[in-house]
Amino acid sequence: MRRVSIEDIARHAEVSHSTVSRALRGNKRISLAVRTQILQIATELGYTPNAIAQSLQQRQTNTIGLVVTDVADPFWGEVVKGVESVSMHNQKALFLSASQYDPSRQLAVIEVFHQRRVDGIIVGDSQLGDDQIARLARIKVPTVFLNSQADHAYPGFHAVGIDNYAGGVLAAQHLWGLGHRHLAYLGSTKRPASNHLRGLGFADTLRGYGLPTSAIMTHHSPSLAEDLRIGYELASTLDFTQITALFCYNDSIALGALTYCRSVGIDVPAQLSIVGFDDVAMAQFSMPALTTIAQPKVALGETAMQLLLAVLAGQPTIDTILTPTLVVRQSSAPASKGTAQ
Amino acid sequence: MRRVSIEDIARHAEVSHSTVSRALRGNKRISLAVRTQILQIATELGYTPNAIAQSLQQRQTNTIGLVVTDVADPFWGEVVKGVESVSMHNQKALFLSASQYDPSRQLAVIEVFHQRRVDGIIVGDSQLGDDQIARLARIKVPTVFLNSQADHAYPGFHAVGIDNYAGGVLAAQHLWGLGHRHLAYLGSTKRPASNHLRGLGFADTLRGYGLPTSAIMTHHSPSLAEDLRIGYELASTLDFTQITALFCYNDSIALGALTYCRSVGIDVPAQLSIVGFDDVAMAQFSMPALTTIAQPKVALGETAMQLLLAVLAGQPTIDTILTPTLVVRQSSAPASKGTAQ
DNA sequence: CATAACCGTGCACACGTGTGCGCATTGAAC
DNA sequence: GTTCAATGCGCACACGTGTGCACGGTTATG
Repeated sequence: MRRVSIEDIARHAEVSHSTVSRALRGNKRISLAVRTQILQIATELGYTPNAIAQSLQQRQTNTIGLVVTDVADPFWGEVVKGVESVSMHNQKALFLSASQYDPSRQLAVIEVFHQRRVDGIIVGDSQLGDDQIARLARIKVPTVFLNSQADHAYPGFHAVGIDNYAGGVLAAQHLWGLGHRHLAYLGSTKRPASNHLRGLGFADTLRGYGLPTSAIMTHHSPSLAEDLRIGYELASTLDFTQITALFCYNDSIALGALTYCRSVGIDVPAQLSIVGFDDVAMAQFSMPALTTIAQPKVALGETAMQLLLAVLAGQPTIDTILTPTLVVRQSSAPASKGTAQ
Repeated sequence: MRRVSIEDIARHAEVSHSTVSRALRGNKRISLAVRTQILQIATELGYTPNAIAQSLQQRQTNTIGLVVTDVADPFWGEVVKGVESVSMHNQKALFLSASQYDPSRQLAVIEVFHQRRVDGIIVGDSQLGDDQIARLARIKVPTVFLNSQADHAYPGFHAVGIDNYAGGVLAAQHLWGLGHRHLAYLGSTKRPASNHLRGLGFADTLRGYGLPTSAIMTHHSPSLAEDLRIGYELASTLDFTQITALFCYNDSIALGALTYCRSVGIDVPAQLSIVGFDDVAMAQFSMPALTTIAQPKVALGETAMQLLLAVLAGQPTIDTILTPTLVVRQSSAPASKGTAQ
């Protein structure tokens, strides 16, 4: 049941395993005659190089670890797709793990990756605390944080993300420009940092226009339920006589809220404008189609992977903060006169 | 820059590396005093076992390879979640790769997994042909096929899936029971086998009720676009004066079709009933909420992984075909008199 | 013809871990 | 005091691969 090794090939070719190794790797010091013979025997025997042995020898595994919060989340699905794509094109194998929003599990996964001697790690939605970061620094594995949820930057590590604050600003500008003066924000407690920034950019901008803080309501999800349900339930707590526009942490929450509105007969966008975040595939296909702050999700994953590859290659790198863009569709419209006082 | 090994610990403790190895693995032949001292030194030095070296020694990597068609697809997102969850709880690391519906790439990924000496492989939506299967048989890696798209079963391999034909039957029974006599099926060419079976179960059942084949229209997506768009565009080719009910390959296609209908003023379900497949998260939150044939997606992934683990443990196994269930929501309703002729 | 340069190949080690076997030490039993 | 068993540990090898160095053989050079 043993697999065929270069030693087996060596026996057939009546040379040493060193010669086989060199021949397979194209070393020029092996004569062409021997090289071609060895290559033929290799294919005849169905030889497949043992990457484990190579990894041990080279002290490098050509392996990357990716830990995300939830693979089934539409946002992360796209991000993983981007990471995997670049990873594969660079002959790196990808370990995937999900933390289910549990910080302790995030670290546990990282430890496992370290045991397996991955060359680098990408951590999505990191909620690692200072002591956990200290542990991470100790094991010295090149790490890139993707949409970090920590309340401050991690010195000495690399990061890729989106300008969440700018996204909130975009939403505020858009809705203000449509004449909305009573607005609400539906947030997510599962991702504290980006949630805070999106809400802050939104509120700061509106205040900058002279709107009193009291006219900006914010609701945050208490539970760990799925986003669609959170959006639906949070929307049911809103007083729709007080607001004419809604900005949501992401599209799933927005779509949940939209569904609630339609189910109770609130006309979107005539009575209420809704703006989401992410621009997931479904945003184009809801009725009405969702106005949203678009993130380049696949590109985010690709960028993170490319940054990590640059770090591994010893090249100088800079952290990347991508800029979100406003995509106007049918869920937002000018505020109608007379509603919400 | 070298990592700390058991040899380093041995030097500090002034014993041989064999003793350290035994102490760490809890071998009873090592005295308690020495054992505790070694454990202490290990933590002091921040020792992390090298899984690569262990794998080489044990000829087992505790690693599983998973290849899917598209991670960003809502169906596969859930399946991957299930696979990852069981995998993690059994201390197996998970390699993930996407084939993007390219059969040759499916095999290429499998070869890479083999190089890395994974213990087992799970292949989603397999489109491997006989020659590729022959190659797979040669490398003798335990493999489980998940929702195989091949036109016949792979002898000697294991499989997990859902009864697609039964799903088609459920849809037909439901719509027939509501009085629909003119129906259409919107299929997907990216997954030939399951698409064929779903459509066949649907049509067979309707024919069994005495409906002429001419009253059952089928449309298949020609392109490789995303499902939502496919649903939208296929729907635009339908003659809605001829049909009162629509069965779709999956929920994404159904949601796309639903969006098209609403955009052109066709009332669902009053004028047209729509039934999807999969029961993705969004199906509950569309307007109207989508009637669908539900698959236990996470369970499907879990089952595949558990089957693979059983194979690896040398236990007797049987292939699993899960049964889909009908979930009635608001997108289907009794056929109204007078429409469609 | 002798020596140097060069080419092709093998020896031996390294990577980090686990383990069969043997050896030394200790204690007990006779 | 001798024999025997038990205990605790090290030696040496294996897993599969890559590579520095040396060595033997061929060809070119003086």
